[in-house]
Amino acid sequence: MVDALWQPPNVLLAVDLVILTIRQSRLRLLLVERGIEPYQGMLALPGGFLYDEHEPIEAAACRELAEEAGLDASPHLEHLGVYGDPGRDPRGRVVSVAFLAIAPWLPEPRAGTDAADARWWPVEDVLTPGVRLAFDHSQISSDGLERARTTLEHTTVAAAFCPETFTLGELQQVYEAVWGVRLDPRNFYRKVQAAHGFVEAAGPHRKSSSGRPARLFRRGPETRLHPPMLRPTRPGEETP
Amino acid sequence: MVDALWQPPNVLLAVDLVILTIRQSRLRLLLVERGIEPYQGMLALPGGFLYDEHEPIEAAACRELAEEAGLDASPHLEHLGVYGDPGRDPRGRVVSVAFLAIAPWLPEPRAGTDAADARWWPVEDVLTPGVRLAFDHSQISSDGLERARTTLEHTTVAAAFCPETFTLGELQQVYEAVWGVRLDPRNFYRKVQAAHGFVEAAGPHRKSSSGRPARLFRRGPETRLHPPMLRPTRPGEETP
DNA sequence: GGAATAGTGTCTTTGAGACATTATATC
DNA sequence: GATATAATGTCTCAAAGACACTATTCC
Repeated sequence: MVDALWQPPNVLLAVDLVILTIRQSRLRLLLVERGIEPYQGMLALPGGFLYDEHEPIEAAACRELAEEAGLDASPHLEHLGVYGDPGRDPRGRVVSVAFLAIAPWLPEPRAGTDAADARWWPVEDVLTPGVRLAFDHSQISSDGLERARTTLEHTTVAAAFCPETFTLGELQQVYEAVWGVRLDPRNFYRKVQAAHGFVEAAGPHRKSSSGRPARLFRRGPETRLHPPMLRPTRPGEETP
Repeated sequence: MVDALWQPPNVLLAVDLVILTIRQSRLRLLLVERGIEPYQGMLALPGGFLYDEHEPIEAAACRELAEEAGLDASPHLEHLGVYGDPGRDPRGRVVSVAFLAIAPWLPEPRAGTDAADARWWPVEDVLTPGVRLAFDHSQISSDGLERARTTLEHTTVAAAFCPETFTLGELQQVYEAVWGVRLDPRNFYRKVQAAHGFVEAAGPHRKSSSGRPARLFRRGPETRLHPPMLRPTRPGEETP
């Protein structure tokens, strides 16, 4: 299989980012409209090639996060997977490392270098069988969404969707938006309190509209949840 | 950041395999002794470069599995992560895609092209702070072991460590070897039976040494476990 | 019979889900 | 007052862990 003349092939390395946030109680995904070929005019994930031979992969992801989402302080950046099928990019053999970013309120994205336009899309509008994204980005986005859903079960990143201080009702909206379900506020309240180090009290109270004012909380010291916050209908994952 | 003359850098793509099996009730990892520079003479994970520009990454992993472990029928091959820090390989910018393979009894590995020797090492002998592997393979191996531990909780791959038919005692040894704990046979028995589609009865009975003969089972149709088989001391993951 | 392993049953605790009830704000 | 949301409590069920007990083999 290997002889003295054989040389391993070169590939191009790219990073793609699944960046999720919540606006108007809906889970939203950042997509750019591609300004250049290939797939010009189609929606795609923010991303790009490694800048040079010495740039770490995570650094490239942070750079793209800043360039295309205008987000400097990297919030939560999680390795998602590798997408390297030959033929996924007509420019040659491009292997993409995908990352998942979860962020609270974000500024309106500005169009990046290769992007004609960048917008927050509700995931239910864009991750449906009818909508096609550039490259294999529909697959990457679906994988990122699924990863976010399980990450919310076992880690405290849900609070990363929220501002500095938040109410448990707001935190519940995060879970409801990402999981796409309705939760019982009473059980949710109890479970969050039972999870050690998830949230801690902050300031007295506060409230916007009607109803009793809610306590304010901030992120706790823990990063993993004990016990986990499991999604409902867990056993129904089968497809009989 | 990008001008008309800029070109993305080329990188070399490699695959590395964390291949686990169980022999003599101990969890073992396949390591090769490197026959060429860099890191000549040190222990390393099986792996190698992409063969050509058109080889899919998973195909390269299967090829290395066959070449270096002598294993043709790919058992369970799971994407583990990407390791691409600049400087991890003195030959240049090498980005490695790591896979986790879990296999039942395997033939004695034969030395591969770049490998002077290949052996099954007990993980507790080789994944300790005192032992150094080539490249960042200690890190990759640790990540693979941790992945295997959580995979056993939620999927039925533990049966992939076992031969065609097996007893629940043998299956329990798999869990004990991978998790590094002792389990209660009675509770284990009940939980495996309760997990729908994990195992199904096969043949009448059988037994080797002393004691009552055990029933034989084979792998069931399910691939995910409902409910999961959670490790003990789960809440003790904290380090206070 | 003794030792060893296989298989079954029982009890207790813990956490999840359903849902009643009280508390505090706006209108 | 009505209404809406916040916070707490109660009940039931499912699953995990501890462990007693019976069953079947080899010695």
